[in-house]
Amino acid sequence: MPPKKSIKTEKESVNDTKPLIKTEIKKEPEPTQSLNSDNLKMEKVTNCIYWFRKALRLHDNPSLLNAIEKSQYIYPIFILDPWFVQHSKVGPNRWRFLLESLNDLDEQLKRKNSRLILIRGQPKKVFTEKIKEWNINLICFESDTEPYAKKRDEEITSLANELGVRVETKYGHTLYNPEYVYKKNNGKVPLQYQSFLGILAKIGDPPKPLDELSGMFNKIEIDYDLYKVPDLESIGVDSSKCGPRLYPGGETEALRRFEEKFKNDSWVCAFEKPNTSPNSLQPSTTVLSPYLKFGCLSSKKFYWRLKQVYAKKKHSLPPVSLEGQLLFREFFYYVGSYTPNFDKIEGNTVCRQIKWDDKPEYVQAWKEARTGYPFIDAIMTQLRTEGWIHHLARHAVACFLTRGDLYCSWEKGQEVFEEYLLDQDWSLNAANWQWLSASTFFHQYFRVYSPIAFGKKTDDNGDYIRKYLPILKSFPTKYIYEPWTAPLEIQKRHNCIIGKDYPRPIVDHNIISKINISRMKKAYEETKATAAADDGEEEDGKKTKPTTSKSVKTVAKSEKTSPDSRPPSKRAKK
DNA sequence: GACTCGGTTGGATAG
DNA sequence: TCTATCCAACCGAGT
Repeated sequence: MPPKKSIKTEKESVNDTKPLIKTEIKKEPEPTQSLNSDNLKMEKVTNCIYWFRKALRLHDNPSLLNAIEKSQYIYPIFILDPWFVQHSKVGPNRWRFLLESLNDLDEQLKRKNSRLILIRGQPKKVFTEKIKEWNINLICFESDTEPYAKKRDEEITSLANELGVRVETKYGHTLYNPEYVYKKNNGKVPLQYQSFLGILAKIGDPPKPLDELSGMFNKIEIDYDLYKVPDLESIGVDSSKCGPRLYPGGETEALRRFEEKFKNDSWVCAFEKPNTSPNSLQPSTTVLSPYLKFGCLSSKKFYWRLKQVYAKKKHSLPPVSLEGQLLFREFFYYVGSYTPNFDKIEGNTVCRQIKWDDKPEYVQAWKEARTGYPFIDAIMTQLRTEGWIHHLARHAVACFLTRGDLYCSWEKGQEVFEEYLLDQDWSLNAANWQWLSASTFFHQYFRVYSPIAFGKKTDDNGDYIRKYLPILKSFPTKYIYEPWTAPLEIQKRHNCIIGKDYPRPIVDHNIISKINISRMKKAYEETKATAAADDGEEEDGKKTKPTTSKSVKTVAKSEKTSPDSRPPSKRAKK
């Protein structure tokens, strides 16, 4: 049965529960955005589609609030695009997280006299049909900065315009709207975190989160059985491939986890990322990242709660503090929003153009936890099975895949993280891979993580390795990080022959890391030379190569910079 | 343009 | 166990 159009009778309107949510909007320093140029105050329209994509929450959702304020009846939809289901690199764990988040959203909406309408289909087709079927006057959604989303949203907006339907968007995913920061900073995009913090300091605090929604939605007449959230199998995902359900999706769980973390004020205030362990058996950080990624948790809510707690006692500071982590997210979203091809090497104007090796067998071994380095393989196993690993564990495996050991492209690592991570976030994933591969942001390529020593610092006994690589469970501690060094007798005694039951090391770290440092040095010199040549061309009035970055050009100019002449005591060291 | 400063989160070693 | 120092020497951004 097709869903009926929402027609409100006089009786119904009298019997309606409390009028919709009247929430005072906090003063926002950011301009109101609208894809439609008409920003004039208007009468409430009748029927509005609210399109959930990220921001899978009811709390602090500016665009949803806008929809509520502008319309009488709201159709809250989520579109499952079949193309996306078939072609995207989303692993089973993240699919499960998404579906759980949608089910939770449906539950939240039920409590407000509404339901989530899940539609499977190509967005353009869905909107073409539903605009007519539901007699829609307004479409609202949270604006997005990712390239694929921008393109999709432009298409829907022009379709709506053609059909005479207004589209209104608001931004709410990060603390600051990147567009606003860009304007405030005269279109400049810094490549250093501290510079970015300087910009934010001039702008001031981000907007406060909106008050909780109160009241009820006006009921719409629709057959919800036609629009249920599907299960994994019905979208072609094999649920047996999901790992343990450690981080259930959804706003409810996000808020529960959030409150739980904030019960311990002292922990929140003392938090220093480098002092948390990458290989503890229980996560040493908040694991709120998947909830921020899907917008189950508002970053503004997080930020302002931190401020509240910080006001009471002494606390850590950026970059190491929890606030610092949120601001890194801002930084990477900002650079990602204004850098062409930010998730690629080619055409990426800030990324150093390094010619990485093309060794699919190395990438595969790394992905499948077969490098022969237990610390690396344990991390990759945790990633694949549980969908979350500590930030420093990400550093260790990313360095290993790229400049440290295997010298493979960060793009390959990015793909694997895209598939496995629950918190996979376009800007953050691309930025962190560029950071760790010393392609953008970070340039001290000679600082290499050891796949042996780094893990020992926080887990000398190797309990983390024993948990994720059961084949090494009973291996002596002395050899747990370097099992190939164990005498054959010991390997036999512990039922793990290296080269048979567990791989030999894929490379010799001590040798290859030194070779790779010199390869990086050469790669840096080559990019300098390219940039210098480009500068010459520019001076001759010729066209600059598209892959040459501004930052690289700066390098060329400062090529003659003398080596660090500071006394040893002043040289970089924490 | 020359120069300085500091950079989320490296490892090994000596004291 | 903690801290300072050396290793080799990078870059962006500010003055």
